[in-house]
Amino acid sequence: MPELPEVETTRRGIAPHVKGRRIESLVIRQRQLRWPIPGSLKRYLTGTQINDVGRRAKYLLLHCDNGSALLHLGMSGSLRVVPSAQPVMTHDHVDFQLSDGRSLRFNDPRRFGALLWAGRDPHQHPLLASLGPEPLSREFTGQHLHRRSRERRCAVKSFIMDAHQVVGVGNIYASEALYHAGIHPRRPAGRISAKRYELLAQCIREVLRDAIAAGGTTLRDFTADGIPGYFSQSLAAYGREGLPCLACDTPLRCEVIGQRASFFCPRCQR
DNA sequence: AAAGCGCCCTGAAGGC
DNA sequence: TGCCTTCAGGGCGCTT
Repeated sequence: MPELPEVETTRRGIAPHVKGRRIESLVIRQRQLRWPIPGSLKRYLTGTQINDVGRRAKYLLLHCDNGSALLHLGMSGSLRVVPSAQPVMTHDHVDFQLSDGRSLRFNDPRRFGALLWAGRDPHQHPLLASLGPEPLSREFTGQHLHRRSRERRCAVKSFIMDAHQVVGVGNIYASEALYHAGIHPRRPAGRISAKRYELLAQCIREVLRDAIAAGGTTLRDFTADGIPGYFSQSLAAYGREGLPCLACDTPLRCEVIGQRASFFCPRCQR
């Protein structure tokens, strides 16, 4: 379940290995992802050079000579650089065969991921054009959240998970940030003060920054339930239903909000 | 416009 | 033990 920190860690991990390499061929074994991989993608990518690897929200961008490919890891996707001769595993859907005998290999058991062509101005692609600010950018502030949430009655947890408000706040981080900010996840987004949004924005930045920092060294350590090992070190709320709140010992609760499991302290979070 | 929900898919977990 | 059922989960897009 790649959240933004894992996508960023993936970007940093693959960039040095693919930057400046030419794509000699593209091998597609399974086209049916979230959207079918377009038939034209092979034509665009074959023979082009990867100049840089970018990221917008949870989308990775392979910036090539003639435009950019857009890649989403979905819930279960992963990218690895492997020797091209390495035997193919189940769900290895795409190989970008590079000029140095290695391949960028995309594996995605659940096929919620995507691989599309975004052209020369990728940020104008429909999937990217209307996204909110990056949580670690200057534009993301408490004031931004406060202004955008006026008159909004949806739960604040759903609000901060809406990519049109701010990108990259997945289910785990939404619970964590709200816990640290002391805000009840069901509170209507429009009924939170500017001051509390300032604290919430700070908590969102902190949980994401910490996770990215941890992700660089311990990403390989995945637990059986798919939650990366580095989360288990520092999760204060997520997955801790019934366990004592770290601040007040009240048992944490789990409720479904917007069809997503949500963990919170009924006493600390108002 | 905002909010709610269905859907895509597989693997894991639970029930019998 | 093994089969069958249920469900989670990101995020788009349709419906209300």
